[in-house]
Amino acid sequence: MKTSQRKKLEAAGWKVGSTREFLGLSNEEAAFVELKLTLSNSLKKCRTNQGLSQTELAKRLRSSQSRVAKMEASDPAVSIDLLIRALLAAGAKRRDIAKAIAKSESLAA
Amino acid sequence: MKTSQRKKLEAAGWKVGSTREFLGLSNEEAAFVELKLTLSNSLKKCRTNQGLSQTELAKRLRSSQSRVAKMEASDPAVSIDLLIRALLAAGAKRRDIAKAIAKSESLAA
DNA sequence: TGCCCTAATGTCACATCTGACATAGACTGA
DNA sequence: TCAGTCTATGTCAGATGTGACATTAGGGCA
Repeated sequence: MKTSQRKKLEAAGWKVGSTREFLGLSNEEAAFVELKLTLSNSLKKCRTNQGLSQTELAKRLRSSQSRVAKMEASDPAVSIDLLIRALLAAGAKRRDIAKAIAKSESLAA
Repeated sequence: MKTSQRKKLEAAGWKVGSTREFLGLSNEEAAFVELKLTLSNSLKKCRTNQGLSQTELAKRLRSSQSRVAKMEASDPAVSIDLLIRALLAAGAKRRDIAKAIAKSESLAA
């Protein structure tokens, strides 16, 4: 696992602690965070493969460069909604998204 | 296509019109709405397969019955974030979600 | 009939997300 | 060196999503 990813996950460490004391939700919370991480990684790959800058992608999305940067940084304050919109705007198809999600590149290792 | 689905899509018809006048974003918008529709259908299946009531799932999610109902109704005011959280809470695994998304049960027909 | 369980729909105060903007660092090429 | 491009990070007002609540409707059962 790349350290950049670890850093991201820690950054996205998030409110995980706040729900962990309850039921067995921690697993689902963790899965959710990992999913976001996967999507943001996919987004970065997808964007660069298309030769797009963050600014260009932002324009397509009618968003801003800073937000695209946050998406790729797995900023906790970015929704999956936005990530998926961005992926679609970056040329990813539904099937591509499914494939990305299927890859359970678990960060537990 | 079942009429219930059509109804949902129309209900989810959403702000599609508001962006359609711009670039070629309509396709991505449509894909996004269809994706939400797919996820809410999956959620309903997943929940009933588990023999859970909306209220029970809501408790797991720390949400409310009414919101679960809205999720399954593809209410525009429900985020993909919440849908995915709900799927995970309903016992779906990452792989299951990917599989659901991969099925491009296009509504265009 | 009444009671209970389930689900759908509307509303609202509050929380979260969003785009825009400013700024800064890294890296180019002139 | 400087100007230009790309990316990262912080902030904030306004937009959107959220849980909770009330209400309604339908079905099963005593």
